[in-house]
Amino acid sequence: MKNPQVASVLHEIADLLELSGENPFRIRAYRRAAMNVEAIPKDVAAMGEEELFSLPGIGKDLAHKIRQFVDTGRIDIHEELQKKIPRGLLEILRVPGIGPKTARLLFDRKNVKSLEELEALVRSGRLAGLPGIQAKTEENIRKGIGQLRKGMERFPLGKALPIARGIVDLLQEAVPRARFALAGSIRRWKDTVRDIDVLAAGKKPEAITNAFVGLPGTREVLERGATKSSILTVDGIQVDLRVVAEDSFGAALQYFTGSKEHNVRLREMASRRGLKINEYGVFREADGRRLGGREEEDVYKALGLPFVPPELREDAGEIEAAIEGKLPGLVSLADIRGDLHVHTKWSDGAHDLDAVVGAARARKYDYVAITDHSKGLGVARGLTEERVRGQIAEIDAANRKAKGFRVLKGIEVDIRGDGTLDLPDALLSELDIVVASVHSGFRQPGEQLTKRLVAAIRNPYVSVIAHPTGRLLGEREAYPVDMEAVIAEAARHGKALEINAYPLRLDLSDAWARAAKRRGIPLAVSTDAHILANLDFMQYGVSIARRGWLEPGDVLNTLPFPKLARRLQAMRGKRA
DNA sequence: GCCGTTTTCGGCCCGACTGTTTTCAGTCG
Repeated sequence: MKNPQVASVLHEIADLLELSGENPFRIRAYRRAAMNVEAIPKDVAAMGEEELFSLPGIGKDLAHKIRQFVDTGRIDIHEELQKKIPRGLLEILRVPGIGPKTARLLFDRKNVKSLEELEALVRSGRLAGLPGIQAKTEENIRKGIGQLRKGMERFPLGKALPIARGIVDLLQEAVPRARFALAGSIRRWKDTVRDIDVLAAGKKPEAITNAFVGLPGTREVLERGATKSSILTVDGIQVDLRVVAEDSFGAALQYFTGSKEHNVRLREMASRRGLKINEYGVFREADGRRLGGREEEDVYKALGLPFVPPELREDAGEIEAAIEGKLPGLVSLADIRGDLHVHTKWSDGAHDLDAVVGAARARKYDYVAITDHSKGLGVARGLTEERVRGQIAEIDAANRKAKGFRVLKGIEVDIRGDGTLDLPDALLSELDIVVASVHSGFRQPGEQLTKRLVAAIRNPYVSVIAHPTGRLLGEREAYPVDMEAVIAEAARHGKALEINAYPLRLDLSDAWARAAKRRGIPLAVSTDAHILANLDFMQYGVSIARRGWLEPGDVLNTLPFPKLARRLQAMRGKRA
């Protein structure tokens, strides 16, 4: 898959053009092309110029350039620009508060060619005095460098969302009559977020702003205006607040939920129809008359579109689908009938079977699959054959007394370094569900990892591949496994892939989940819970499913128990 | 550089805040 490399060189060309003071629309064309290349699941290296040309935002010229990059590893204009502009300026562009104009100014006037040189200049206090740069700006640049050095952190949704909800609760308490909502990437349930966006509307905007900048846990107030303020929390997360009038709440919510790309598309559509959309409402261009904006639906309605769920707003085909009336009926938390990946005390879980069953029933589930680790995972007290049989007996007993609820006998069997499974087929055949996963040998070459997963899928008793790519957000990249091959193999054998709902995993990702759906593969949305509270991670798994365009029919654990049992049975014995 | 339900040329989304200005440029989302 060459897409990330292609996208990154296109982005770099855009940066370099910006530093050259080029036509902003030409720059935007490169950025849009880069984002489109990133978003499509198909490998651009396998596409001819014709097919590339058919992609949105990619014309004849860019199709040719992409082709050149795939074939030769270089693009002419990229080389030329690099000759003119030192690479270090790209780094300087990453400093918050420094844009292309400032970067260029620093280069032209002070010959700054790297972040180090900029830092030295700031330390010596010789920046102030340049046109448009005084003490304040110099200080902001100093801070910006610090921020960049610290790493422009993205936070896992699982960390940001609880903080965000806490902030909204505090604000609501402080100004009870105002209306608050989360917006931005958190509302779209993106797996990681850079900041927290809060929208507010009320009769006393000043009271809202005051409450906001006075929130406990504020490290610094970054910005404070009549309608827009920003703080940095002690957790290091930036929180942006926008305050609007009550009758603009819907338009503002739409606007600040984004994504930026989604909104740009909508506003382009609007202008073609003689309308203008901004955070205050929908307006008729001709006479400035306001057509709506109190509710979010007003915005879509004005364009003749159905409401688009926030999770889909990425300009990844949702606008076309909305126009054609083909938006998916997304799966929701209420559709989930059970959890198919849960641990108990038998291995490294914290609770015994009864407690897990009680917690699953409390969440109105119809079933839960007990999937403890197998013996290969010694650190997790993985189950030997003998102990699996002991657990089977315990589950049989539990099912005899449970009314209207089923406990599935399962295992999370380890896929060993050579692709064999950690327990014999004869034993696996006695279980209701077999979840297979990789817990070792992450450093193996991609080919070997792919082979292991493919071998596991081919085992007749394996039902689901758990956390298929092994990523840990902010800690570990996905292993270099060929997911397209894994998806193809799962499709061939009718096996399911997991969307692991554990907030640091969220694995499969939304993009891979969508690719799997396209191949007709069932997805299991599972929490991998080790303590009871983890069962509530299901909301994160469902959000990935929704961002992957999944409908209830695509998700294995929306099935009622009898159908699920039949489905799991049908997966067996499909040897190639 | 892309694109067309007013266009194959002439547009291309829109507004807030900061810091430096005296009316605005730069940056950001």
